[in-house]
Amino acid sequence: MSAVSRPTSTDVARRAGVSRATVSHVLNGTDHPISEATRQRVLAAARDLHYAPNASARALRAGRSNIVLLPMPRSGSLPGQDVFLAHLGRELAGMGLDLLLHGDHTASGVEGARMWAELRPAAVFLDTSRGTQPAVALLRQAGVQAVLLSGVPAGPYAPSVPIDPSAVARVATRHLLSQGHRRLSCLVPGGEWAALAERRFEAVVEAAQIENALVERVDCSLAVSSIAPAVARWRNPAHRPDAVYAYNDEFALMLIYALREAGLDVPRDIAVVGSGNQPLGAILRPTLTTTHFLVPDLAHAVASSLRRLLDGRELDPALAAAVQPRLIVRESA
Amino acid sequence: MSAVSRPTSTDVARRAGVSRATVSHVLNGTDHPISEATRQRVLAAARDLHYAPNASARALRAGRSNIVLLPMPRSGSLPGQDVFLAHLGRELAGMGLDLLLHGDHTASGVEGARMWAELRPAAVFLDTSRGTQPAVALLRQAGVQAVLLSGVPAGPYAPSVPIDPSAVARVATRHLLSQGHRRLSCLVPGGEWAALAERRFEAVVEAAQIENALVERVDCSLAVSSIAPAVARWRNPAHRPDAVYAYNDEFALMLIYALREAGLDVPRDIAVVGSGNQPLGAILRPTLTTTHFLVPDLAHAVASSLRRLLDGRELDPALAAAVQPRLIVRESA
DNA sequence: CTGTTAGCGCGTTCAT
DNA sequence: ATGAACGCGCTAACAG
Repeated sequence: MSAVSRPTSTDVARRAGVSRATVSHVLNGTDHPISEATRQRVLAAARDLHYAPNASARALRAGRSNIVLLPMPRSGSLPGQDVFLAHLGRELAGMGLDLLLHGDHTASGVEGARMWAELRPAAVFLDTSRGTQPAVALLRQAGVQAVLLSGVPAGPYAPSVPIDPSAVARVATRHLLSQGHRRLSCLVPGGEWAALAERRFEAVVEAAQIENALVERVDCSLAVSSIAPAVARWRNPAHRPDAVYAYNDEFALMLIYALREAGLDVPRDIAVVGSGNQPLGAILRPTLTTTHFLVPDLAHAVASSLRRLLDGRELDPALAAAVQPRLIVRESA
Repeated sequence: MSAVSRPTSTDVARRAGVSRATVSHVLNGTDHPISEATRQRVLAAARDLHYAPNASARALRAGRSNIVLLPMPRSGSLPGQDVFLAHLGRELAGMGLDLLLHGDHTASGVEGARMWAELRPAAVFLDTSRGTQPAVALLRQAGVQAVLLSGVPAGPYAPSVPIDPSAVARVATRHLLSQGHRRLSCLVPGGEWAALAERRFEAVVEAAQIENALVERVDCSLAVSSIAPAVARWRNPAHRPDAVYAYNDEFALMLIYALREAGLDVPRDIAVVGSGNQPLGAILRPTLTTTHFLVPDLAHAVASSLRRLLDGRELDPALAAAVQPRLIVRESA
């Protein structure tokens, strides 16, 4: 009734009175003809023993597993990345692929690639910064069928998902410019936000230059006191920007709150745009104009692209749209 | 220079002029005595070829992989779960373990266990609801060394992390009671929040009963209009609760906003508590009293516990503290 | 047609 | 320091 240990195909074969080869044929539904009676006996034996084929043995034989490897980012994660992971895992599951989160400590470039190669994953999805050319080459040589890069600039040596976390800032800025605003300001939080904040600030400056708009930089943190000096300055109309890009929705809501406390009205005195489409932004008044990525769409497009790469096809065309940030115009700008 | 295909230990052996056995000894640092000269030749050969041992072959031989399998929840995830995943992955990485997110579609109980068993993971961390006794038994039989359950009630047949996502509601309610509030109200959002909201509501009712406090139930959604009737009713002091548990911080901030619009002051007229410790809660005035889990601590304790189970030890004692929700008292209650 | 034999894939480990 | 066998599933070739 109960096997002493993990049952193997040998156990199933013995119990069904057939050879291991027959067990394999039945369980994998190959085209090899097997009599219905035998089929049923094998199936019954497998069920009785709670047989589960050994994925390692299968992967060893096949030369590859059905694992999608995702080396985790070394430092703090990007906004929405956690949600992305959960979505990606679910999407891949529907395609018979498992998502392996590989939190590597040491690794970068080739160093990391060697570690990732050990798992002989079917596919690897990694950031452009670590997917250097030699790293990609090593993965390919190790038999990884699909190497998909994430981020810009995209290397020419591997397909990539050209997603740019600072693109939301560009779209937000364009919106502000289209509304006629020319005196802009940009919140640039430090600390855990510093890296992304710098990039978004640069994106704002770049977009503003096209219209010869100037951008005031406001370094800050997630505390009202950090933006108090700026807000105080802005009480004087002569020193006041037309609009502020607030880095993200949390900072935007904080800013709106601080402005109101200072007697300034949003959007009449100052327009404000955030990023991330946080639920609260749609609720508190003035409701928040924001830019964001459609994370579920993105996860779907990435999963689909990985599947297609494994099938020898090209990226999912839907990817192009999925990496575009969306603008949601509400009351604040 | 470049191998045609993924190099194996045979390739390394050939290049170094030794046997595969020697390669294995050198690369794994066994106690087997190897001359330094040979050691260096093997190491050099491995490096030159970019050799990465095949994890499948190793796992096959060893009978187990170094994978920690985490079957993903089918439906919408719990708050903070995404963050938990990212943390857990990083923690496990530091212990030489890989986190495999298995998004199973079909599976529950034994059905799922068979799928999970295929990977011969070193450990499985899964929700109590799916970690039924037969499922756990099957995993054990498949050679899984550590099966850790998550959630309450904890089965006696496997170690578990007794975390209860509704515990934050209990702690919040106790705080309100300790402040002398006896007429309570509880927001119960439907839709994607319904499942957890019901449990938190029950937790509030239970905690309130101890002090013979009554709890008004306010069904709602994440829109001001959904709580408008309740807020309107509360303008009459005779119908007004002393305090509200708002399900989470988003709902709490929305409620505070709606109350202010209605001319009610928080906390003077009504106290409000949320859950989740969202950054904005500490910023907007009145600042928000909240209850939450220390997710990073939890991830650390879980990872550490898994490691210990694999080493044949008991759970990390720190787990007990990590599953306790924390109360952060601010201005709103 | 139906089922079996044999050997591969790759790293580890015991006995020589 | 090495030959040989092992762990487990898959599949090409082969025998009734």
